[in-house]
Amino acid sequence: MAGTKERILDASSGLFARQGYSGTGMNQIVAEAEAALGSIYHFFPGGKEELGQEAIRRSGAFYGELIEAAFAGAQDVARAVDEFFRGAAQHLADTGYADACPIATVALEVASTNDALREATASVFEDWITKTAGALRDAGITHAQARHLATLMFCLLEGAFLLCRATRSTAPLDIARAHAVDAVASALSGGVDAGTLGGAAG
Amino acid sequence: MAGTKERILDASSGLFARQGYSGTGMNQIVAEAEAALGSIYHFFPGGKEELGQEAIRRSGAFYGELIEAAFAGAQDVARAVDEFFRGAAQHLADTGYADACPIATVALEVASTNDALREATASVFEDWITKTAGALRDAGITHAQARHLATLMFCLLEGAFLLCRATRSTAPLDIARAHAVDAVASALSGGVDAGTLGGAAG
DNA sequence: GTCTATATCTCGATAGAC
DNA sequence: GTCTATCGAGATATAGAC
Repeated sequence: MAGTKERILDASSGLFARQGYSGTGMNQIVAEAEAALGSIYHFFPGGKEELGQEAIRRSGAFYGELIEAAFAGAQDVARAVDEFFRGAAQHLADTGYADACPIATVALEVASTNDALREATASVFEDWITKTAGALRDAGITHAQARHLATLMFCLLEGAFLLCRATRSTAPLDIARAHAVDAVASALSGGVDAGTLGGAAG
Repeated sequence: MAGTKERILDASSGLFARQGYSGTGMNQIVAEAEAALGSIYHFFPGGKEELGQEAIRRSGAFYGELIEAAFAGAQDVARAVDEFFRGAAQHLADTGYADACPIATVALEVASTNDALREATASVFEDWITKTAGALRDAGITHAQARHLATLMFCLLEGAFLLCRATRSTAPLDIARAHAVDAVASALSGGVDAGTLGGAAG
């Protein structure tokens, strides 16, 4: 059986992801975690903000492992990216367009209202990008280009998540996937990736 | 002088964009709008939800005009996309990473909690994509590819907005811009856009 | 460590004078 | 159409028994 602190963190992470930080109450968290209200303040003396920070970190670590696992078991990184996006789309549809990015909603909510939480979300995004860039480097892509491609991949993924959840369609994710896969594939083939051109039209 | 209803809508749109729907209270709205609490319920009998719907529609229409203006005054669409992304990055930095997409935060908050508001955000995204696709078609890109490219552009823009606001850097937006511009440019040059390949690696 | 009761505050919303 | 007073519910947080 899981400990009370873990149940609280699991419930918090899920509720924050689906309803946001402001939209989730402490009473709702303890109800879903099957814990007492006092237990939250026992484990998280800093209250909701401390719980929010830990939930963001936990969600970030969990999703970061997903990212690493996606690249660890794949023969080539382009295929890994393809399957990662396909899996995300499948999971999104399976959960009624509820489960996409575990921290995106909170990240936007707190970006201009709570700097401690904002920094927590920034650290998670940096970690995901660093992990992804590492996998791309392992596949032979240069350091700068790998970081570039990893950032591009999360722009595509996060933007597609937003459009998919709002419109209740996986079409944006399909489009984002194709573009992400192609960008990685063309970097692997040695060609200059379009993204490195910078202000091509300016 | 602006009417009370307009002041309430303007204040609501700005606060919802920066703090989210749940994070913004009616008292805060009337304070910023310099109106009386009763005036909100006079103009919006449906309460916060009706106000939220109208604020989303208003923000969507305003940003939609920005999109149309970006394409209307440009010689070529690739350059228009380039300047649009550059302008968004400049505005983001100028506002201390507060003003990005006017409805993204609310869209994620309500995607799984309030279907009426979710549909309002979906309509806005559809409108933006339709307007953008229209401009791309006017430049000679086929109907299907234009819709495809427009969706890609908003995946890139929205994802970059999220990463930029969280990390307080315009780097993701610069990367997203380069890829958006390149995708449009390669579609214009007649080549098959990478995005149309679908599951290239699958 | 867990639980309940409760304090304090703010929320969305309403009533009714003006 | 505007304003104030206020309602009931829910918010976060605390106290203290067990």
